[in-house]
Amino acid sequence: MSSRSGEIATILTRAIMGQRLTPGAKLGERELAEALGVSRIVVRQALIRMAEDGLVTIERNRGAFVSRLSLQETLQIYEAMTVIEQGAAALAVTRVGTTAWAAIRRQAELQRQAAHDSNHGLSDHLGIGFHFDLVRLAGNRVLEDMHAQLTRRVTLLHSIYRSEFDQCALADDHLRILDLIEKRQLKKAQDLIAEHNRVIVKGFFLEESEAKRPLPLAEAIAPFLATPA
Amino acid sequence: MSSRSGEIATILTRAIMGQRLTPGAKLGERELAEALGVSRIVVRQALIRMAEDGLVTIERNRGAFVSRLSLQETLQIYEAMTVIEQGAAALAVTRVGTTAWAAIRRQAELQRQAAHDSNHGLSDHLGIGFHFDLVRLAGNRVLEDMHAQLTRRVTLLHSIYRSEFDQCALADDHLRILDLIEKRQLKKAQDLIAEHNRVIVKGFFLEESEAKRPLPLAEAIAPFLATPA
DNA sequence: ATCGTTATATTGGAATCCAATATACATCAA
DNA sequence: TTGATGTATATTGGATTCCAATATAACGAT
Repeated sequence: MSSRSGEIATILTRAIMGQRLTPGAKLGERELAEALGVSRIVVRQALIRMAEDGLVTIERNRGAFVSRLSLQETLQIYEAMTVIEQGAAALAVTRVGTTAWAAIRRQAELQRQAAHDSNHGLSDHLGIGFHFDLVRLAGNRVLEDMHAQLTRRVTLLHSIYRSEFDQCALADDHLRILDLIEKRQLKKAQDLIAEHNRVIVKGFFLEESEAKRPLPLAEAIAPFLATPA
Repeated sequence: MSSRSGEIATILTRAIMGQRLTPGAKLGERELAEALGVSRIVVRQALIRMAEDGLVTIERNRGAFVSRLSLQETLQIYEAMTVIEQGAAALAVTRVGTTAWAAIRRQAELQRQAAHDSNHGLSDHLGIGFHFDLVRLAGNRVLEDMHAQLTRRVTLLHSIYRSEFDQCALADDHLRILDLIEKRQLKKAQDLIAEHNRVIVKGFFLEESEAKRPLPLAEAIAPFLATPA
C-alpha cells in the first residue's frame, strides 16, 4: 500500500480480523491518531476506506465504529458468498489436474487430518483457506476480491458469536466438493457448497458467546503496528 | 449521503457514468476543489472512496485518474457479473408470480417493443435495467450492491468503445431468460445468461470508437452539481 | 535529437482552527 | 426518587495554511 491511510486501514483491518476490535467498538479519531502516530486526517481517510469495505460504520457527528452485523445482513452475506463460490466452482472445472488443483487437494486433506486429530486451530485455519483457494482457482481476480471482502465482513461474526462446529464434517465436505468437481458433477458440487455454508451459518447462531470485554484501543492495535510484508 | 465527501463522490460518479469524464482523465484535487466549492481534503476523501469502488485509480504523487479497464479486467468483471446474475436467477425462482416478477416481465416486453421500433435509446436503457431488476429479485442487498458496483465499472467501457448491439436479440434473450426461470429450467436460464453476457462483451470489442475529446473538468461535472433527491 | 539539470506544480500529509452537534452533567420540578 | 430541561464539554466534519517529496516540464549542453 503506497498511501499512509491505506497502511492504517490495513492495521485496523488486521485488528478487527484478529478480534481485538469487536463490533460496536468506538474508533475515535484523536485516540487512533495518537496511538498510530499520524494525523487525524489520515485516520479519517482510513476509516472512510474501511467504511466503504463494510467493516466500519460512520455515523455523522458521532464517529466511526466497528460494524455490527444484523441477522439479515449475515444471512445475505453468506448467501452472496455461496453464489460466488458456486460460480467459482463452475469456473474451476477447467483447473482440475493443474498444480494449483493438486495444492488445494493437499490442503483439504491436511485439514481432514487436523480435524480428526482434534487440532481445532489448524483445522479452522485450513478450513477458511479452502474457501479462499477454491475461489482463487477460478482465476478471476474480481471474483476473488469480492469474496475476500465478504470474508472480512463475516469475521465480525466470529467476534460476537462463539460457534461449535463439527470440524470433521466440514473438512469432509471440502473433500467431497473437490471430488464432485473432479467428476464434473457441477450441480451436486454447487448444492453441497450451499448446504455446507448453511451449516456454517447455523453453527454461528446456535449459541451466543459470552460478551468479550473490549480492549482499549491502543492495546488492541498494538500487535499490528509492525507491518510485516 | 450525510458526508460532504460522499456527495462529491456521487457527483463525480455521475459524471463518469454520464461519460463526461472518460478513462484516463486527470482528477486534479485543486481543480476539483475549486469547481466544487469545497476544500482539497474533501475532494481527496471522495477520490479515496471512488478508488475503493474501482472507478478511480490513485497513483502515488501523481494523483487520481478515471480508471482504465484492461481487456483482462473487462472480461473478469463480466464473468463476475455473470456469476452474480446466475446466482440471482437461482434465488429469483421463488419470486415467480409476485408483483415484482410481473413488473420485470412488463419492462422486458417494453424493451422488446422499443428494440423492434428501433428506439435505441429506450431499449438500451431498459436493457440495463433488466439486469439490475433481475438481481434485485433475488432480494439480497449484498448481492445487489456488488452487482451495482460491477455495473458502474463496466460503464467505463462505454466511454471508450462504441458498440453495435443487436438490440432485438438482446431483448429477446431477456424474455427467454424469464421464461426459463418461470419454467424452473434453471440450468438453461443460467447458460443463457452466460451466453447473453458473452455477446455483450464481444459487442464492445468489435470496433473501437473514435477518441472522444475530453471535457474540461469543471464543464464535465457541471450538470451534476445540483444534487436532486 | 538525446541526455542531464533545474524549475515548477501537484500530491501527501501535518498542524491548527472553527462550527455543528452529540453526549454527559448538573440543575430543577413533580 | 425520578423525569425534564438546560448547560458544558468533547468529538466530529471541515477549512485553511504550511511543508516535504516527487513527478513533470522546461531548459541547456553535448
